[in-house]
Amino acid sequence: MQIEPEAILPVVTATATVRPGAGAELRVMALQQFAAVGFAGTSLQQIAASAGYSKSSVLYHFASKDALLGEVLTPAIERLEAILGDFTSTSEDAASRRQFVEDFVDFLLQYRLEVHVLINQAQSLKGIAVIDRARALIVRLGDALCQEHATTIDRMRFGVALGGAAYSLVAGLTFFDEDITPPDDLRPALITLLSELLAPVAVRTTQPRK
Amino acid sequence: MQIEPEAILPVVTATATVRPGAGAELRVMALQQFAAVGFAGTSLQQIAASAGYSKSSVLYHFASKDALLGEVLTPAIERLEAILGDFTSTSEDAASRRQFVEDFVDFLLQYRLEVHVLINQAQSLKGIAVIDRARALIVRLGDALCQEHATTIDRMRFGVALGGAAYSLVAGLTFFDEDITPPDDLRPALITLLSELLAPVAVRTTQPRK
DNA sequence: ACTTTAGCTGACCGATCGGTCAGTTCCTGC
DNA sequence: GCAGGAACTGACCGATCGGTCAGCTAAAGT
Repeated sequence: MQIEPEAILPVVTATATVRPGAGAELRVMALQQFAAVGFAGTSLQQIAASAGYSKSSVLYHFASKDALLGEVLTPAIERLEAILGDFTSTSEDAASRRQFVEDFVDFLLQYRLEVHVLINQAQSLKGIAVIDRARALIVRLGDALCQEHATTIDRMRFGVALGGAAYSLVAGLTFFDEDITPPDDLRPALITLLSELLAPVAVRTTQPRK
Repeated sequence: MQIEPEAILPVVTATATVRPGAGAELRVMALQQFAAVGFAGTSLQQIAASAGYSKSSVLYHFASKDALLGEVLTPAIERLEAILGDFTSTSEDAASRRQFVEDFVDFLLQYRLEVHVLINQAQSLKGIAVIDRARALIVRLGDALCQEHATTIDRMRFGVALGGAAYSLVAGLTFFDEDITPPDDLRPALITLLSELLAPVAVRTTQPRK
């Protein structure tokens, strides 16, 4: 549900119905399952069945379950790496920080499920290449935002912003019926919240609020 | 690791070494595994082995894997129910809200792993009695804090506070080496952060900061 | 027309899953 | 001494896991 139909329905060409790339379909279904019930809780059978293929077909397109996870998560990781690269290559001022928050929010909105998987399952998937890469990236992200003078509350601001955003975008609809999120208000609200949380962290012009 | 040794080491009595309750040991180990690799990713064999028992012994003490999960999570749920009960039974003013935030932070610190499991795996464990109970409780918690006039950003403040706190207390040590958290600074820092996040939600006297 | 090749599948593999059951051990009450 | 029960275990069950492999089909190249 709530995936763009283009990615899941067959595309009718002039001659016959042709799949828009079985690999892409499988990636979409796999991502949904990984986010919903976890990597360990998802079987290749379920992924195959939800896309209308056989388990063998999944393993034809992807070398292994781990490789499938890798291909599913890589686009998000590369996007985040690009955002972080942009941010660290600019001088640290209010404008670049605002730009970063906007980029980051857009990233969160575009790759909600991937982020959810990375945030919530990274520790249990240690050893898988793509996961270790993401972990290193998030550490770099924390360093870039918190720099070396990280107080406990500053580090925690970063953690709360990261985990909170990931949670409220996906796991939140666990508790409140279906989807609470009005997608239009969501982006500005997220930007406001993350700005509040991250603003004091690295600027150092912070007096401990109150 | 990082569990109180009293709960895991044998207690030497006058006559011989006696286990301080195999059930308690198993609950502790099960909770750690559930939080670390997920409910689906944890096998009864692993739980048994980590506690020095056989798989059969786990199923002797607990009727099923689901029942074990229930017994592991119930204390945390009951504590949160008590906190919410206290909060809703008082008049809604700044003092009772401050009391609630403090209680809630202490709850988070005491039941980190349970909260982490509930927050991150509730959706994948739908149908298990204890999980459904927790879901209903969290919805009630959201209602109590957000009341009926919930704007998008207000609801999101609640979600970010909940998910962010749960994440930064447990999953955070996924990315930063071992445990970053200095336990003394942690409580006041969490109280400050949650007060910031939750304060504007229901008080409505908020002017958009900045 | 024949070959090649990509896409896909069912049958099968060893391992492991949650769970059952018969039995062993050991402590306690009588 | 003995019966009874609690704690615990190994053997076993059907199901499912991730993964391999030989073979099927249909389109494309020649």
